[in-house]
Amino acid sequence: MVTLKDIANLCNVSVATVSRALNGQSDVNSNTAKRIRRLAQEMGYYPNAAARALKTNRSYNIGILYEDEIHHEYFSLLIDRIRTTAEQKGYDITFLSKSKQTAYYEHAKYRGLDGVIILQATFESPEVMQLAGSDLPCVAIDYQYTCCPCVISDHHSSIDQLVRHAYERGYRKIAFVHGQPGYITDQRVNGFYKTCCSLGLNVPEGYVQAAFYHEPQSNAEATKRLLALPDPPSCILYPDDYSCLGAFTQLEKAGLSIPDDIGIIGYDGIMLSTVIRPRLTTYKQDVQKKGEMAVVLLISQIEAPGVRPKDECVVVSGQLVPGGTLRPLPT
Amino acid sequence: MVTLKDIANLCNVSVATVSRALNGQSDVNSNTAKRIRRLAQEMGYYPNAAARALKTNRSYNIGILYEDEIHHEYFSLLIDRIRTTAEQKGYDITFLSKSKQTAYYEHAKYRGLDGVIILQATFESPEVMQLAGSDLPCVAIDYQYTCCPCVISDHHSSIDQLVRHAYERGYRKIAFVHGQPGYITDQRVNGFYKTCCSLGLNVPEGYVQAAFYHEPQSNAEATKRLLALPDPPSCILYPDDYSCLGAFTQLEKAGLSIPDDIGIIGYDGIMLSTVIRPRLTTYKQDVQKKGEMAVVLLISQIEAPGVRPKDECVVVSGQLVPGGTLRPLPT
DNA sequence: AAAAGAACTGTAAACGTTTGCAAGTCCATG
DNA sequence: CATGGACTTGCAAACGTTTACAGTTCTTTT
Repeated sequence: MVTLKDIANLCNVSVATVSRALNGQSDVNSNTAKRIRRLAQEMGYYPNAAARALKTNRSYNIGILYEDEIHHEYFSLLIDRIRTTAEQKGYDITFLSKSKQTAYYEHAKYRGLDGVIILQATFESPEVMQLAGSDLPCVAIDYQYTCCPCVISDHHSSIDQLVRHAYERGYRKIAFVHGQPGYITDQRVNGFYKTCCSLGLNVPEGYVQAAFYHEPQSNAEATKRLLALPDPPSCILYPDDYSCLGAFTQLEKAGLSIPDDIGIIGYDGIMLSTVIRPRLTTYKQDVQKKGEMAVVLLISQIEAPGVRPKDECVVVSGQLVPGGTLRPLPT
Repeated sequence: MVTLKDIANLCNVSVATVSRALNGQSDVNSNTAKRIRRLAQEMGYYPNAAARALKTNRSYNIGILYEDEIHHEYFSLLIDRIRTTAEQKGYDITFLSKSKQTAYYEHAKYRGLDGVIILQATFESPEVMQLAGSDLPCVAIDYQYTCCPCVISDHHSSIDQLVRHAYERGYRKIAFVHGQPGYITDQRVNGFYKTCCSLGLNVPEGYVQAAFYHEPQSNAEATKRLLALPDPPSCILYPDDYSCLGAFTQLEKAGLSIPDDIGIIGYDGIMLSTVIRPRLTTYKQDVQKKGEMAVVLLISQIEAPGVRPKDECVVVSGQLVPGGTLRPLPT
């Protein structure tokens, strides 16, 4: 391994000078600097992250908290985006885990992480709250803490748009199947009721059904329950695109045709929604932006602590993607 | 931050003793050790990974090389499994990237990674080969280097099983759509020809078509080309489950019904294959095992260098999953 | 009772950086 | 020609560990 010392010896300068030259400090003669940099290059020098971190208390490494083992394309995309954005800014990504012995916070401290993005977790659990409320810079995605900034989707408005979209296309009996309770679900359910109300739509008992995210089976069952109602809906919103697969099979079994007998609406706008037939009407989240914003928010906290308010909340809007699972606009 | 020194002061012992006690070394009085450990616990001590890595040259951190931005459930699952297995063994996972400035190898060295799992990459590119051939412990997944161990699926035998499975169900005109060229594809195509040959099946010109992995569109086009042949196939194997979605729409457009007019076969056995109707006949890879083996192979290299041969190759078998996209066995 | 070993603990160097401080050289200013 | 500043460089300490070596005490062996 080539160290600063080796370069210093060959250049007949001190380690300090080499360090300064390689870090682009201005207070070193430009010729010397050039010579040092050239030699470093030739010798195949690269710094030692551990030594640097030890000395500076900065690791240029950020953690991702991701608890579940659900394999949602949305999360893959998000992680990927976070990774590439972070890399561009000179940071690496390490997964943050909670082993039996160490809590998240300790683990992050142990690794010397500069900050953590809380991507997917039981947000209200003690370990996660400890982390979010700690001195470590954090950013939450799709959950709102008072103690750290967050990036959230426009859950409220997106549902509003979807419901109105269905309404314009003549659907009046609109039902909503939601995922497991939590911040996101609450937002969406609220949005649903509010919009129905403002459109003068009645939401009969049983029109709001519980299922799980990313699980066609439970959504198929919710669909079954909806169809068994005395006055079944003519349009159903689902928690995500993938879950619509359960709806498709269930509706087919019931002999209902999409979109004439019943309209269905997904959420997320993952690739799947564009390749199934009919193409799914859905709401495409701007995953790219969410990932980028999370990184930006985190790094700005890391590099300029105190500049941003702890409760800053960036709302990232998505876009309604019309598909073939709703009737076209009446002419 | 609590350091060894702090504990040493409070316990009236030297830093060395504290270090030994906390590392469970035997040569420290058990009472002293107990006292030290208790106090360390109370004070909320956790070691400093950077300092430790600097001194020992071990980071307990392994890298994952993952170039593409394709979001395949298979890769999510694999990464997840690698992560959990590694964590169990006390290692963390960091993504390895290649920025403009540093190659993979340098990046890995810079971060002091103990080893790297090459998950998805342009295996033959100079940067990746440099890494694989270096002093750094590496394990490749689904590619065979001579310079580092690997974990691969039974691509050859799986295709054999699938073709025979179709054959038994009366299909005789079997075609194969494959993904982009490379190690995996080569293995599978070889397997296909070999099995057809041994079954006495003719493989007419055009029965082997090129498409891309995880891309319904190109697979739809390949399907179209197959159907336009003078003697079109009665059964088609696709590169993966997801790509079959393209086949479904294309076949529907052509007015062919599955599985009576035409049989189709996927690959991977991701969740999708179980929720589409008809349920897909496919080959389920043992992702769990692949992930685990990769970690095991890597860690054994890290912890006992030279014990395993550099060209060790673990083949992980999957399992054929019969579905409804092939006719049942003739009675 | 002396010698030898076992058990325990401390000293100090080392890992590769960064950085505050001081010192040196050189040039322009007065 | 003395003074002061700009520019460049080196010295040395520090970051938090681990570990070889040596020293001390205590027990066992002869």
